[in-house]
Amino acid sequence: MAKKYLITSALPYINGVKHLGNLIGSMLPADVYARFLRQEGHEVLYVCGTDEHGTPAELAAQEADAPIERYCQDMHELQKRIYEGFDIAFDFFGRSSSSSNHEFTTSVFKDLYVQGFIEEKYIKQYYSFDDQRFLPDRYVEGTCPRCGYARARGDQCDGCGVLLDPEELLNPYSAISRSLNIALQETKHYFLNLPKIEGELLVWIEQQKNWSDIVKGIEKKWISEGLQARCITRDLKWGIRVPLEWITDQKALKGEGAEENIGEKVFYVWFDAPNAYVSITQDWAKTDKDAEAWKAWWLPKKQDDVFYVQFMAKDNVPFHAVFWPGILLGTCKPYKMVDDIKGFHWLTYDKGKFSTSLKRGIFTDTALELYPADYWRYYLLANCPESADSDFTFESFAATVNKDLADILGNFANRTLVLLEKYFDLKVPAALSEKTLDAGLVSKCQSLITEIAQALEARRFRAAMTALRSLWVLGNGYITEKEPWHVLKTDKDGGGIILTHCVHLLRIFALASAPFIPATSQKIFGLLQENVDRTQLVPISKAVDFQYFSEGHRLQKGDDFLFAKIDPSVVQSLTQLYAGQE
RNA sequence: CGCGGGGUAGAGCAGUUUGGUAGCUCGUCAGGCUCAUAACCUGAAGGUCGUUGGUUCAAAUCCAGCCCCCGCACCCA
Repeated sequence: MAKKYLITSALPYINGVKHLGNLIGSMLPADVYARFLRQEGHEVLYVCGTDEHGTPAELAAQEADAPIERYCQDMHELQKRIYEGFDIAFDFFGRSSSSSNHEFTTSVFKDLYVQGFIEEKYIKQYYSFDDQRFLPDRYVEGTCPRCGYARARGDQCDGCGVLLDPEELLNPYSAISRSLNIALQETKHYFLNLPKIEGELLVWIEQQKNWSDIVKGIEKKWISEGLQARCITRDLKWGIRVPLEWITDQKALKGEGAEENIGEKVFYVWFDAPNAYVSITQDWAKTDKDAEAWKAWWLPKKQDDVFYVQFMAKDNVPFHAVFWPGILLGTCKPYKMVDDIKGFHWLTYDKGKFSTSLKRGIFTDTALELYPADYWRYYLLANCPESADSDFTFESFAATVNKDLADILGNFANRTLVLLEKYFDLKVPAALSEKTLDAGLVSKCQSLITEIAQALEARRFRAAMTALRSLWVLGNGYITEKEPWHVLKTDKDGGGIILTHCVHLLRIFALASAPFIPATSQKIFGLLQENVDRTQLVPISKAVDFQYFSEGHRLQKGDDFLFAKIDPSVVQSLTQLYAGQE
């Protein structure tokens, strides 16, 4: 039964090229899930985009000596191209800075305001005169009042570990310019009154049955510590403007008098970023004929009309499990709420952290320059940090690529085609009948295919990869056991039947592999001389068919192997090259 | 008592939701095959599932306590 599936992956932040952990922590599994569901015939919408607001973006633009708009535009294009390189099949890859997000986020705010979930508070923040900006806590540094450490940050001291407020620091200075010319200023901000929504939010959370342990654990932590009002505005220029005139009007209506002049304010990036899932869908709809098409996804007649899954790394879970649902509930509009949150752990790099500043680790642009996308896709999915952190090393990368892709899948394709070329001029030797069909092979095949489909349905990626690999192994097992090279010498028909099974296995492999390694899947279809468009793939659940090809169907043998092996010497040099400085 | 994650064969991991003969990859050893990218396939050795106690006919899995390891500066998910 076809169903609508809405899929989002956490929006990658704009300030630079992302690393492999970012990819496997959200976009790649989301892509596999989306591809699988499309293949099964479901209606799927997968949207993502760049998260472009906030101080780090502004600083990165400054660093790049570019106007912020320009910088974001360029970085957006760059990231978009990279994800295309990885064959991430978004329906739309948008931007949180789009005009539609300005409109949508503003409307969400207005709804929250009208429903009474917005409150005002005065808070003190350091203003840096030389930087001409307010400083987020972690950009204020100074001497720790407890241990005397001279470079303590505004939120925590690295010297003794104590948690701090910026105003506690002695001799505070701007971490951006090192300027001491900073001062605490009291400014008014708007807060989301989460305690007021808590009751309704808890009821909703209680209903969530799909969430994994890590997601539930993180959610419980936030709930049990008690929700507090969270600030949703900042004193910055780059971002979505808070509609102060509108607020003034609202107050006038209630006879509260005009809003005082509190200067320009924008929404805090955590408030506008998730809203972009909706606005990006609106932008997607505008590329289509029907600009209202987004409503079928975000304002369905019944919540059950759409199944919504979010993909993200664990640090993003609180925002998706608690805050954004709170925001949506607070609007009192029937927005589609998330059904499952798939949270990933970290991918570490050679036992440590990926680090931009130390040039440590593999970043997505470099990865594509080194090896084809499918190498990365396969490795990352097979080792994805699904239940614990997972470590990337070139050694294990090379081992996985060489073994699973080259020795098992690539090798099977090659041995099949070599024999077919030698004995049958690359034509399918015979159509299989009930009599000639190997029932044992069919049933083993079917059970693994079922396993893959069920694992994907349940969004269990490692399990899916294990089953996929077992399926490939089945091919080599079959051909080894049947020894067609031996049979062919005395019984050409019998050998032909064996090879026909192998050809069909290749087609099944191509179908089953399609969500994971789409380019390779296409390559195999090329060998089989099947022009299968991505959107017309036979569902994985229906992939087992050993009577698909008729006798005489001509195949093609590529010039290259499906996968080239990675040499151990390369492993060493790559490991050194990306180990980072210092 | 800060927060979170983890402790399962030599290494890296799955299995824990829904208790029921402990599984995968690499490595080691033996065998088969020689169509194939010095590839493939089969078999074996190797584990008191961190530890103590509890619940149960039955615990890697549920409960309680304890021990050990990792992350929590910038960057960054």
